[in-house]
Amino acid sequence: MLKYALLGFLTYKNASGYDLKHFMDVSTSNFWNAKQSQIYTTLKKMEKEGLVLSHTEPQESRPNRRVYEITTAGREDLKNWTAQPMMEIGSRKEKLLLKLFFSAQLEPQKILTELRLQKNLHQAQLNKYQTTTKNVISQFAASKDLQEDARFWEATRRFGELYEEMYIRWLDETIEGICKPVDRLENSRPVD
Amino acid sequence: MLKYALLGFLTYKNASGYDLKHFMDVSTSNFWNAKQSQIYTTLKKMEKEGLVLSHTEPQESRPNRRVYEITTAGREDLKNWTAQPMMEIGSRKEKLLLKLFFSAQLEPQKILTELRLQKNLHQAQLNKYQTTTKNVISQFAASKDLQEDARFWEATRRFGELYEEMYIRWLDETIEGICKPVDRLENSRPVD
DNA sequence: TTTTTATGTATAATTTATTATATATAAAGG
DNA sequence: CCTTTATATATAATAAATTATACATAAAAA
Repeated sequence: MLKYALLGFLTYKNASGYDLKHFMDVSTSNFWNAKQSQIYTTLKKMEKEGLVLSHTEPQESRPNRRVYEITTAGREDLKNWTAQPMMEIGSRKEKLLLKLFFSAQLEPQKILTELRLQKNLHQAQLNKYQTTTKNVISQFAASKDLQEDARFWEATRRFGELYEEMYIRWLDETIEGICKPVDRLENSRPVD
Repeated sequence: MLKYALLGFLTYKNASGYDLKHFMDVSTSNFWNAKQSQIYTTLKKMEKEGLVLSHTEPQESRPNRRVYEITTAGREDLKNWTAQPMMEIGSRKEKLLLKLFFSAQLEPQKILTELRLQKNLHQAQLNKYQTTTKNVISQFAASKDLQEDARFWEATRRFGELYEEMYIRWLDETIEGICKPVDRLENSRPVD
């Protein structure tokens, strides 16, 4: 799957592994991310498969760059993938939900600490979508010949925004649902 | 991470790999799932690490069952994990968003087909959360000594419900955002 | 009657992803 | 002056996950 992300970026411009890592970090990382080592090994594999070509660009006082270029076969592979509709909904892994599912024996205070911490993190993430990410995309939409692309990027940004809003709402609901019984417990015996 | 899911289930009752696969399928699968082979290999590894113990239960006319039991070390490992707050938000992989991000060159009709198909799938999933899943949990809450646990299961179900509502809303928005420009294009030239 | 579903465990092969480490240097910040 | 950040690639080791396959039987459904 990472391969399609890399092919996607390479349709815009030739790039090195380092570049591609950076592109992911600032664009798709919220819904598709990869470590540097995985990017480098995947690019090697893709070159063997003929999806990309590479050449070395010497640099003075910097390590050489290995710049990748998408091939016709690569473009086709990418197009086949985007054109092929998915018949299932993607499976997710949400660590927090797994923890919560098995948290009945845990002290409510510890759960609350965790949920409140998560709320802060998700609020920060929401804020990022609404400011930084939004600005970056509208700058692309305004200037270059990427207005059309920017509409799709904006759709993925909007998903992030709605997702974080939903997440915060759920955290609020869940925190309250845990607080209420705790209050009852704490009020049922006299204060020391 | 799968290891914690397995430990979690084993705090309720001893179980075989087959049982555990079934438990996951009907409970955590929407936010944490695993294949049968991964469950079996992980259980073996966990036994080596002393987190679980197993014994063989002979059966007539059925293959023997290898039944696992959580150890004290296993309980501690699980508790350490649940008690340890996460300092980051979990990273997600959303195939659909990745496809959409690189779909500017694709025919709008193909994108619409994909999004509408996804809408159907997510509506079905939402429906499942609101009926089947909800019923299963409230039955547990009503009968057994699992009322407390059921509150947490309900919280994870509620996440699923909110998530699917959000997803459908986003799909509607996105479909409309793609349809409008398509309408303009189609109306800009006379009908054949 | 044949096929599917359910019961059960196990391993091999492969793919995907993470962590850690090695090598090199320049510019900027504290 | 020292540390961090940025620039750049690469591999080894490990972990996590998927796909495929093998063995074995009974009941229920088509």
